[in-house]
Amino acid sequence: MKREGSINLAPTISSSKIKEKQFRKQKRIDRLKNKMEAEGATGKEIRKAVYKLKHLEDKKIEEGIQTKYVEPGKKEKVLLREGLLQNSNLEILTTTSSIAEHKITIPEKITKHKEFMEYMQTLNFRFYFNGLQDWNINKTRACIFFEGNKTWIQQDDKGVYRYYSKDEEKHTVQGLNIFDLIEIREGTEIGSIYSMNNARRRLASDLGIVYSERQWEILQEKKYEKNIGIIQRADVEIKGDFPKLFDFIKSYLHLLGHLNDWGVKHILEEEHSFKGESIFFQSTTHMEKIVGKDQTICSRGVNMFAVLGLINKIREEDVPSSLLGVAQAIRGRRNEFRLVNFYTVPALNHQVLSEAEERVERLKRYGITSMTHISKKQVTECFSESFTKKVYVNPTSIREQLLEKSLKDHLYYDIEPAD
DNA sequence: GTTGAACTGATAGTTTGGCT
DNA sequence: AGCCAAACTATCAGTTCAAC
Repeated sequence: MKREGSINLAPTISSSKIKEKQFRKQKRIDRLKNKMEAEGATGKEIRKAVYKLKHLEDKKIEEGIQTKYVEPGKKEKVLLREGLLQNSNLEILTTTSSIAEHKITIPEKITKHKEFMEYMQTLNFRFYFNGLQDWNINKTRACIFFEGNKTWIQQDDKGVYRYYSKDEEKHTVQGLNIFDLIEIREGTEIGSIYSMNNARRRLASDLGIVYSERQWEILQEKKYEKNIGIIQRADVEIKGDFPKLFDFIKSYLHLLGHLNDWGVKHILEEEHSFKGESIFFQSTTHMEKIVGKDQTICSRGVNMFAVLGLINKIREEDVPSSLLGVAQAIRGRRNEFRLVNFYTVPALNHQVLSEAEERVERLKRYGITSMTHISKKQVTECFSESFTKKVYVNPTSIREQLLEKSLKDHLYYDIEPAD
């Protein structure tokens, strides 16, 4: 199918561009029609207004100045941040200092991140940002990101408030919701799942809002943070009570630290959890780049920690299918995703650590004195076949399961055109 | 000289996309 | 349809190097 498309590439593009413009026009007409109907306008009035708009849009298309909505993706958001910094306007997007006084409540039925995000987008966000409080709705002002752009705040027909910025020369409009604005303000790893999660967490914590999935997330965050603390002070926290364990893993503590750090950045939805713990994933080749250790070392290290029970690998059948879409969202449209391991991390409490200490002793009795000796065969001899199956799981292949999955569902992006 | 840890490079087995 | 390269998983043999 793709092959046929590429042969007729040129005509496909031009015809799709025409379709795109006509589609945009029609959507604008429909929106006008719905709005007028809702306001109780007569059929005659609507017909007149629709004709007028159609004529205007046709003229714009003919002159090549039809306004186009550009969905702010990673690239656009990075540019927006650069512009914001260049114009020294970061201050405008800081959180209002008196934010605690605004007692924002959310409907009780909201229990999930997704619902929270949908709801928060319908709030008039001016109260939240320090420099937007005195802005008027629908009134044009100078853009805080790009010099020369016209800007206004507007609520769309679904109730979502956005900061719109229009480039008068290119005839493009970008719309940013409250999470986009926070993401641009925060500026770390823009466009990633982490960045979007971070924006959500920031907003919830600034407003003091907790809902059930957020409660779960807070517990997960605490688990990871406590783990990271223990790993950082391992020469005290682990070495004292568990000297053999410490000796066994001391050279790879930074790898364990990294896994926890990666984990806390990738707490996804509660429905993507396994036995209550958040699931995350990372290839060992990616790990290699971040940790700075050879990929094969990372792989063996991961297996060592899995044998000791300081991390858990998730078997393919236990990976929630809903997570796979998120997995693809994280990787984007790049074809880099084939087989990968999924993980959960337990809280490194006394029970987990003493179990690990015992396992180190057992490994040593079976002649496994270091990480390099850990292999499927050796682990089976030392423990049991069922134990080995928990460590050496088949990496999960997700590609074919993803074909129908939508990226946007999981990235929470809204691509409603506007001008 | 022996030993062991850390690393390197080779290789096996799989899936996938692209090319012919 | 068949073949190849790439990217993922993994193990293992061999090298380097430092400590004892």
